[in-house]
Amino acid sequence: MEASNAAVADALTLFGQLLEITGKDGFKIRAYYRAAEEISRLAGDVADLTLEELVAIPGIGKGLAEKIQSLVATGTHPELEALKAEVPPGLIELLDLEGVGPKTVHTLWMKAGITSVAEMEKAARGRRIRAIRGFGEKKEQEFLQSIARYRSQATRLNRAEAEAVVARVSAALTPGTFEVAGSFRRGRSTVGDIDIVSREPPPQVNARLRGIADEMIDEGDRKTSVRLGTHRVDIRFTPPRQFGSMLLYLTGSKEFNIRLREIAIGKGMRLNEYGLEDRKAGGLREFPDEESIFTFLGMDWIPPELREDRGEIARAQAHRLPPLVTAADIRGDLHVHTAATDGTLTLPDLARAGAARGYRYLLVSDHSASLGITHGLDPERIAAQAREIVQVNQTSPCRLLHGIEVDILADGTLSLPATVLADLDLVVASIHSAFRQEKDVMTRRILSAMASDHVDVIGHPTGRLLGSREAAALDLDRIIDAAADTGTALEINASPLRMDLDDAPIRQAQEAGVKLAIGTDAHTAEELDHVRYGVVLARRGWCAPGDLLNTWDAEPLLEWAR
DNA sequence: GCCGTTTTCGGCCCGACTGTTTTCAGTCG
Repeated sequence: MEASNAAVADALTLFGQLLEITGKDGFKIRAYYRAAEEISRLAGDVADLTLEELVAIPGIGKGLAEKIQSLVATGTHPELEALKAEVPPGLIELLDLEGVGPKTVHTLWMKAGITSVAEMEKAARGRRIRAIRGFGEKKEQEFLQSIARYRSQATRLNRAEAEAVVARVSAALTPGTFEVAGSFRRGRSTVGDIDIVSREPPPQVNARLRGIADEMIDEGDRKTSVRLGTHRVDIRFTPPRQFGSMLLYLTGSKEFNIRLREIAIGKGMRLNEYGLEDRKAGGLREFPDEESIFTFLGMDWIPPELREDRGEIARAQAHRLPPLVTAADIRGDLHVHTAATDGTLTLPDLARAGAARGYRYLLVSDHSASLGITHGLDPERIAAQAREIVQVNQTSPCRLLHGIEVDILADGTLSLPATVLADLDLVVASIHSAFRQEKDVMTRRILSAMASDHVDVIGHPTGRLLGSREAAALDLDRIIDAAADTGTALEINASPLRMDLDDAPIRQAQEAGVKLAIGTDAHTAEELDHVRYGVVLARRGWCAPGDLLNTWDAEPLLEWAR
């Protein structure tokens, strides 16, 4: 069994962590982490890549390529085994504690024999850490708090949860004076910390933050960190004349910032959050907005969703960034449930909700009757629904298209006969059971659904639920190739719990000419607004308006589906 | 360990904040 991308990326990360604890050169360590990042964002299988193809990946040279091939073939590498033998396994876990880094771990290990979280807690409670040179009583307390937080398992936020935290912290800020930055602004599907740039004077904001925060982590004139519930919010303060460079810096990503700063160095400049500094002559050039920095560096403004160092910088320098879809381009939602199955809306309610959002159409796509699906539609009820849709459409400015979310059964067949599917406007086919099938079985299951003449879209292709269910084992390379061959679209499921497909495979599909379909999977009127998450995800996948079926008018859409 | 319209060797992004310190190390983003 060849190792998965995730397993290889984890091994490379472990490599880096072990090197850190043993005190190796930081640049070497950075190379391992960068390689781990590159492997984890591959849409295809790392096991399929040749040595030459691996070396072609930026940041991966001959040395790492050979290690990666060893990891693929055997799951490990002699050097990795040697490091594991040298470093007690519990030390890796210590790195997960907030405020604990490789130097601290190394010192605690060498000076106090601490090799696990439990031993560290015992030492802190026994006041033995303060005895070590460089540590004191405060550190000891901080460690105990970090251990408590680590045990409470604070998780990453999905976008809906992150919006709620933003709303909470906004109470301490003044509208129009701040911008949310960080991975939230980049549109990541999950967010660790919330980052905010504020133009307000720090003393006022800090005072208000003290009123709403559960904990003040750091408090300063340039930067303040607070905790709301279990979640950390970092606020950077800036005068308006430097707002652009601060927003750019705090939006990241880290890799993107490093690349941009290297470009600045090439021009004899130093880029930081305050502006651009001439490395010889000195003197700071300030930027009130992001656009002017990009222009000064000789490139186009890069939308935040693209700032991941995945080739967007070269495209911006060549003035050839792709046009990205926007919310205004969306003409309808292609995955909606009604009260006929597990939703709450009647068809007239749904038509009104669509019209209120300015939509030209909505795809009614209730579940099909199948084992484990409550109230799924059988052919008879589908026919009744068709008659009611005709009625509703006579007066509705938002047209209801009649579709179905047909179940892909464990053996790859569909839970409704072809004759029934043939009468529908658009058919979404999804997996709702047997998620743990072996990779090849799962892949062929979806391929056989795509081979059906009537299936137009594959719904939530990987079946992942953020924070609760892993993506099914799937060969997305084969799925995307087959989608291109059969003219089947892949869904961008916009539920904040799903966000499925993910950005990397969306981009790969887009490049292969595969069409994509945003579906909110809404079960209520409010959930129709989740479409915004889908648009952001599509942008992270480099989608132009035309790549999304949702930007088409109903007629060409129905023509495409025929 | 990677990489090269200055370089195949010698660089590799940059700064804020805290704690433990008499000038800095470590962590974080």
